[in-house]
Amino acid sequence: MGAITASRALRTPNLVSEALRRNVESAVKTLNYVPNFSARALASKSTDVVGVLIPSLVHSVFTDVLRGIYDGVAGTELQVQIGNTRHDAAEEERLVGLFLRQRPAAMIVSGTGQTPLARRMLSSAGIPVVQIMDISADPIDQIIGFSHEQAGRMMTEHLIAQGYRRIAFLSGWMNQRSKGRLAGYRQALAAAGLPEPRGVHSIARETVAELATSAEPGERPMLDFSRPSLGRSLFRQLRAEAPDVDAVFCNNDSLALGVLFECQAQGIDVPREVGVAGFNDLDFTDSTVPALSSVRTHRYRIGAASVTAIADRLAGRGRDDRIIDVGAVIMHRASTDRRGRG
Amino acid sequence: MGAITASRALRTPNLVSEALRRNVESAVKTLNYVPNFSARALASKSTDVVGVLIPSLVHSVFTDVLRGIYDGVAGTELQVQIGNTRHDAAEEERLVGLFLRQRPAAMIVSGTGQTPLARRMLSSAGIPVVQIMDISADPIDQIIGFSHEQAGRMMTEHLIAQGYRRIAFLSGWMNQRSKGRLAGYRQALAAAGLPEPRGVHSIARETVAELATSAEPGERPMLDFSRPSLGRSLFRQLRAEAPDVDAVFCNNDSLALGVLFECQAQGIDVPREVGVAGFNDLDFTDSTVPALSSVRTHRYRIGAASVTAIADRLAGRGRDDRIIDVGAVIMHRASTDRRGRG
DNA sequence: GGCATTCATGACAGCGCTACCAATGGCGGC
DNA sequence: GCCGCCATTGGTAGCGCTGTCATGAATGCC
Repeated sequence: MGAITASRALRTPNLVSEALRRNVESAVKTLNYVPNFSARALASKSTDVVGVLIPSLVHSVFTDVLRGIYDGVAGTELQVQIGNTRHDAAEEERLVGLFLRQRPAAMIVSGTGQTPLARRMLSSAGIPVVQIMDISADPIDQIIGFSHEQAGRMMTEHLIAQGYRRIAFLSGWMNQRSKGRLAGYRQALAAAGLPEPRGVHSIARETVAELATSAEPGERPMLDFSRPSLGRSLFRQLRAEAPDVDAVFCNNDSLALGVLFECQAQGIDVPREVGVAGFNDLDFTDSTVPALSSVRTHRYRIGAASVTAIADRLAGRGRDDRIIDVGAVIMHRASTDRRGRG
Repeated sequence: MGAITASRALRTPNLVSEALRRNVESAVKTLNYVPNFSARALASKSTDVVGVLIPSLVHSVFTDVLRGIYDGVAGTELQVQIGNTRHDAAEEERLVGLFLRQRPAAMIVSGTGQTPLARRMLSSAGIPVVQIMDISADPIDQIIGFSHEQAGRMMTEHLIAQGYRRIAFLSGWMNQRSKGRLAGYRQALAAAGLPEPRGVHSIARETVAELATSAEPGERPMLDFSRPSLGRSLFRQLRAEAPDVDAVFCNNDSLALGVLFECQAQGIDVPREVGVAGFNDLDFTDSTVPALSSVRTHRYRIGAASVTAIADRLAGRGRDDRIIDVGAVIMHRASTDRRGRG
C-alpha cells in the first residue's frame, strides 16, 4: 500500500473505500502509528493551530473563554496557541503578524479594537477569523459576543426601575468594551431624563501606570483594573466628589466587591442607602452580603462557539451567521433590591 | 552562500564568523525572511514547544503561573502548549503521552501526583521536566514550588499564636497539595497539644460530583472546590458539627471569602468570635472586611522560574538545583488578629 | 461491445530545513 | 617546506507527509 493511500485514509476517510479504511485503521493500532504534525504542516503548508489573542491571562473573563475554547478543541484535530496582548493594540498587531506567519488554521481575537493593519492582515489571511466578546455590524470575518452597550443600558434601566436616581458608573481604565457599557449607561440615563452624577467613571490614560501592578519583584507589570482594592479607593473618591450618589454600576464584579466592602467598612447600607451592581457575574456574586447584582455574560459559551464555528468552516460547512449575539442577562440580587424582589 | 550556512548563522551564531553573521542578518532583514517552524521541527526532530499541564484553567492559582510562564518565554524561541488535566491523574497521563509524541523541548507538570506510567514516560523522554507548585525530595527531574505542609503548619502556628484553640481546617475536595496543607495543620495542632475539632476538613470523594459545576447548558462540568458559595455552606455545616470552633483555616481564599460573608450574615464577629484564614493570597485579601489573613504563594515566580530553568538547560547551561523551594509567606491581617498587630 | 465516465489507489516530487560529512584555507610545529 | 590541525563554509541527503497527476478498475450509456 502506498504511503499516500494511508495518508488519505486517515485524513479524508470519506474518499476511500470502507475496506481500505478499516485496513489502515487496524494497521495504525498495531503499529502504534502517531502522525507527525510538523511533516504534515510542512507538506500541506497549513497547520491545525488556532491562534487565540486575549488581552489578559488572569482576568476571569478570559479564562472562562479559554476554558470554552479548550473544551471545544478537545476531540478535534485542532490545537490552541495563546497570545497575550496585554490590552495593547500595538502588541496585538505584532502578535497577529507573528501568529499569521506560522500559517494557523484560524484565528480568534478579542473585541473589535484591532488596528487597521491588524484588521487587514487578518482579513487577507484567507482563514476563518472570529472576533469574540463584543458585537459589531462590521466584523473582520465572524464575530461572537454580546453588546456591551445594550448590557450597560439594561443594568442601568434595572437600577432606575429599582428607584435609584443618582447612578454613577465606576471604572478603572476604559477599554473598548468598557466604553460600550458606559455608552449604554448614558443612554439609559438620558432616556429616563436623569443626570449623570459628577464622579469617577474613568481613570485618565495618564494614570494607567498606577494600575500596572506587579505583586512580586521581577514580575512584568500588568494592567489590572479589576482589583477590589481599586474598587474601594474609587468608591471613596466617588463619595467625596458626589456624596449624593445612590447607586454604583461597576464596570466589573471585582470593583463591585471592593465597593461592597467599602460600604461595609463605612457603615453604608446596601441596597437601601446605595445600590451596587457589577458586571460579568463571577462565581462570588451569589455569596456576598448582600448578594451582588450583576450582568451574566456567557463567556464559556462564546469560547466554545468560536471553536465550533471554526471547526465547521474548516470542515467545509458554511458559516451560517457572521454575527452571533449570545446576549447577556441581568442577575437581580439583593445589592440593588430596593423594591423587594419581583 | 549555501542554505546550510545561513541556517547555521541563525541558529548557532557563535559557530560562524562575524562577517558571515552580519551578512546573513542583513539578508534576513531585506528579504523579510521568516523561519518555517514545521520544517525546522521536521529536519531536527525536535521542537521549541514547552508542554504545560495544569489541573485547571480557571483557578487563579494556575493563571498566575501561566502568566509567569508566558512572560518567561517572551523573547525566547520557546512556544507554550497548554493541557488541562482537570485534576485527574489519568487524564494527565493521557496528556503526557499525547504531548511527548510531539517531541516537546521540555515539559512542565503540576504537583507530584503523576501516575507511575506518566512519571516513567516523562523521565525517559530525555528532555527537561519541571514539576511545579509543590516540593519533593524525589522530583522526576527538577521541581520548583513550595512545601504545602510547611505552609499549612505555619498558618496554623500563626492561628495558635493568636490565641485560637479550636481550629478547623475547611476544604472541599482534597488534592495532593491540599493534603499537604492538612498534614501541616495537624502537625501544628499536635505540637501545641491541641485537639482537631470534629468537622468538615474534607468532602468525601463520593460527593465530588457536587463540586462539578457547569454554569451554562452545554458546558463541560469542571471540578470547582474554590467557590465562595461552597465556603459558606461548608462553614454552616462546620458550625452545626462543631459549634465551639474559634478559627477556620480555609484551603483557599475563595472558600475563606465565603466564610467571611457567612459570618457577616450570621452576625459572627471576625476575628474575635471566629478567626478566618485563607490560602494563596489572591488580590481581594487586602480588601475584605476584615482584611483576610492568607498564605502568599509565589505563583508568578514559579512559572517564570520554570521557564528560565528550561531555557538555561536547553542552552546547555547546567541545572544548578534540582529542587527549588520558593517558600510561602504568612500574610497576617485583621481576620485573624486577636492580639492586636505585631 | 466499445467508449466515456467515475471511483479508488498509487507514483513521484518536493515542502524548508538541518544532520552529517566533506572541502577549503590559514596556521604553527618540526 | 611539509604535515596536521583548527576554524569556517558548503554539498548532499532526507526528515514524514501531502499535492498533483497518472493509472487501473468498475460502471453506465448508446
